[in-house]
Amino acid sequence: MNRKEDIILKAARLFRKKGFSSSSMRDIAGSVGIEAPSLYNHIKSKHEILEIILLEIAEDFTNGMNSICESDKKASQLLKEIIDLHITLTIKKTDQIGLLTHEWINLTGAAREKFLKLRNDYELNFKKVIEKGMMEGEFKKLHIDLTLFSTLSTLRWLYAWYKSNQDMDIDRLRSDMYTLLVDGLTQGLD
Amino acid sequence: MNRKEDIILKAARLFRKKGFSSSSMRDIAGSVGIEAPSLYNHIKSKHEILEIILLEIAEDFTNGMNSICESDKKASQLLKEIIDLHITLTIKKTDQIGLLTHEWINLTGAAREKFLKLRNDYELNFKKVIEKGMMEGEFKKLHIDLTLFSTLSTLRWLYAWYKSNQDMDIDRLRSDMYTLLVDGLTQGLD
DNA sequence: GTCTATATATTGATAGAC
DNA sequence: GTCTATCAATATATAGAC
Repeated sequence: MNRKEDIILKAARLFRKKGFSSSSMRDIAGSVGIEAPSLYNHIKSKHEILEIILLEIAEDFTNGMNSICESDKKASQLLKEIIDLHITLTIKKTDQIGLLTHEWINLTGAAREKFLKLRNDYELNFKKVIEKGMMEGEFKKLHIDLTLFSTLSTLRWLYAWYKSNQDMDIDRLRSDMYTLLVDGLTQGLD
Repeated sequence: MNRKEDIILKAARLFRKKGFSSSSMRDIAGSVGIEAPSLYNHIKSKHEILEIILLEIAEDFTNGMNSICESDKKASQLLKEIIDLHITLTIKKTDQIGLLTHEWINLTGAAREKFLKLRNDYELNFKKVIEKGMMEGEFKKLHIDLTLFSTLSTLRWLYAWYKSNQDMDIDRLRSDMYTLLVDGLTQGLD
């Protein structure tokens, strides 16, 4: 790992813990083990660090979602694969995901637009899966946006839960998430 | 509404939109319609504003939860009443609730401790309801903390959804939330 | 209770020596 | 590539006139 990657990683941890605006360049430099001005040999600005972190993880989600949507499996299976995607990325990039939900408000200009477009595309694809399940009679017919929002909330907050439960068996986690997020939609249908 | 209440309200909206650290005293004063130094005739500091907002809404939740837990209804009914509590407070105090999940990281000292104790007590009471449901055979036996976390995630993010869907019929909202959060736990039991 | 003027600290970022 | 020294902007907060 080179210095730039280390800066990005240490900054992500700091941003998650104290927030982007409350973390100073001196804080970041300190946790890397150098002085603040030295950071500028590797990155252009504090905002650029946030942009790199958020766009990378947003693209991870978009790429994963696109792979899933290529197939024509039934909706409950697609939903399970989306859950798997969130679990996998949560484990691999816990700090970065912790910034996804809130720190994007600190993005400006083109980076902000790009991030919001990636997020919106992701949500649209997710929505299509839920609509498909409801249309084909596999899911209960609920308010689509509310169902999307409810499912996404749990998946997005998985990182917070995972932080303090890193010892949990991943297969058990996956299985329980299926029950919580899929069975509620599929079981008890008339 | 007196000036102090107005300051708190305008600050809550600003903090939700831009974050606590990115909102300056000048910003707050501007949205109230006065100059920054005039704020200090009504509040002690910027941190005090955040403390007032967060402790008030945290106590709203604690009081509501305590009322619910006094009765000895079955767990699914208690869970529905907790959902009602979240819906009611979300509608009444959308901005303040938007700060609950993240901006508490800006609290320090005694206020931070008090807030975290209120939040922890709330979660413990919530957990007891879920445990009760699982013990009495009404809920599926899943990982208790994961179930708590999943349910709370949806309830905590309701405010974000509500912001852009204020026209939705509240009875429909309530009914769909029951289906999403309660039926998944109760239906399909062997 | 509100204002203008200002104190003091901290911020992101740059210049230039090594 | 890292450092020390420093700049310009902005932050929270206070003093004191009205």
